[in-house]
Amino acid sequence: MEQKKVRVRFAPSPTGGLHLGGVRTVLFNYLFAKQQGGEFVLRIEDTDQTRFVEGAEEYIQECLRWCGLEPDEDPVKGGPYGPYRQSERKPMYRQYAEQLVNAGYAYYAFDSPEELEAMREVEKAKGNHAPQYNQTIRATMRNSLTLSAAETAELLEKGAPHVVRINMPVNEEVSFTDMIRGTVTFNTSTVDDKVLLKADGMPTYHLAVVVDDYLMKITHAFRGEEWLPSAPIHVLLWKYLGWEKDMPQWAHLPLILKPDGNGKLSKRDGDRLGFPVYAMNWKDPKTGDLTKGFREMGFLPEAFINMLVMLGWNDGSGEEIFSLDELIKRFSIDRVHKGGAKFDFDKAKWFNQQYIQKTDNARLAALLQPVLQEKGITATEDFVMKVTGLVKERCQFVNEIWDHGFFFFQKPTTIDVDSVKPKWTPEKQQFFEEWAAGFAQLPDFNAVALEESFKQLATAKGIKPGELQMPFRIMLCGGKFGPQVFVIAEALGKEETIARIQHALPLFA
RNA sequence: GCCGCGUUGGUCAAGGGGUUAAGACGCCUCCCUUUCACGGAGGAAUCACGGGUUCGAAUCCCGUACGCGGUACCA
Repeated sequence: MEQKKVRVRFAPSPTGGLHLGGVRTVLFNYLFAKQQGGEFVLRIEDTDQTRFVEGAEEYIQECLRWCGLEPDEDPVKGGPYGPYRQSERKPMYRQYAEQLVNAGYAYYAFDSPEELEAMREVEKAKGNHAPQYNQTIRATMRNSLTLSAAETAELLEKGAPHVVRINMPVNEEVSFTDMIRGTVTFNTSTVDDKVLLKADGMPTYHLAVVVDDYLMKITHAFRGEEWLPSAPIHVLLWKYLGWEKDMPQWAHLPLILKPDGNGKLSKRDGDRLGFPVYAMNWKDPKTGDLTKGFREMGFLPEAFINMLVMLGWNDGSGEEIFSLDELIKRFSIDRVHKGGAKFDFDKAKWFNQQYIQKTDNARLAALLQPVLQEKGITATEDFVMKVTGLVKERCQFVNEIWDHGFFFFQKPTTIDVDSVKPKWTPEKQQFFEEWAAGFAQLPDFNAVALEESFKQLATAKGIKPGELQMPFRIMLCGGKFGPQVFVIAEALGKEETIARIQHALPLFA
């Protein structure tokens, strides 16, 4: 009987940058759907017009594209169950709200924001920490339960502002099976009469998820753990609407926590601790503030994805590096953790480094090209690839390729003279002059030949080769870093190597 | 406050009645390399606490503590 095609959705609100946790939710959705041969849909939950942010939806789509987690159906490409923006689905919700009212599962409430506020003040004064519009309170408010049918009809007729609230039953047990947590039970007396349809005619999240998941034939609903407390409302709604047998299976994902202290990881933590929290750079159109993203920080999308999937899931094999295809094969909800995981930026960097190591030079070179262009450097594709090949093993971010390899493209701007000078001797100076003069005799200007002639001459002069290598490195690179010196010299070529030696020699004297 | 969900090294975590309690990140020591990095070798948890159940518990049960989440006409 369970032959329905698997359909999952990611349903973000277009309110700003896409958080790490959001991407992980997408990822789990995606992996599950692809593994089951199902479909992944993107639905934009823009029912709160006051929080709508220009450009956020396009930004989310771009993030998914970068991560390689593209939806099968979305607001742009459409699909059989569109539209995929809740604001465009507005007319669809009212009828369901009314259906609920007619069946007695919901009611109209005419309380103004001021009246609600007053009620809360009174309750708080009585020692009620978080006043709820519940079974007892609703009896004291203005709604279709306390008003006569005639009064209600008249108010509605006049177009009085009103909302539709769910009529939570008294003392009933609502339970459902969460794919990650097992059976979860709530008592309806502890849940309040949540608003289903707002005064502006827009549904709240509670009504919208249920209606849309039903209409879009969603079979499995993954979302963050912060939604667990409102799950009973959704379960009840599925039942009240008469759709119980079509209710998706729920999975409430553990939260991603801040590295220090406790609590959900927030954008602020990233700013404070110096790491990104958003997938890509996000520029707030109102304030103009720019928040750094993983992409711009130099992460490879595969590494980002791999790092995220390991936060709350692992396949038990001890392996940690997985391609998206492997993840699709290996992912299983049974192995998703219940507890939240603290985000560890060091580990994230390690994943990125692992991926940089296995990424081919051509792709890395392509990523370096914009940097070179910006600096006005032109180099052949081959040369750039050669350089990335030489320096990539010491890069944690793709942006570091330049930092570790700049001296291949330009003369070092500073030379670490102080590291050489104290031990510098006229004999060493003479060594370099003679050695460089001998380059012409070299059959081929390559690393092996260079190293050999270097050692021969050093030995002949009674100087330990090791004492000459560091000065040579500093001549070429400007400091104590970089790949093997003779390899650098080979890459630089004869002319440039001689030029750098001649430039540095006088500085050391 | 109330409701819900959690709790294995600093972090991610495997293990689900009998193990020397995997592995990875980070940290420390050493090797390689007269740079850095990569790569090797090694070091450091007794499983939140307290009770049970059992010959035997990190593993099962019950409490407690702690943490987190929710408690909006936000999602």
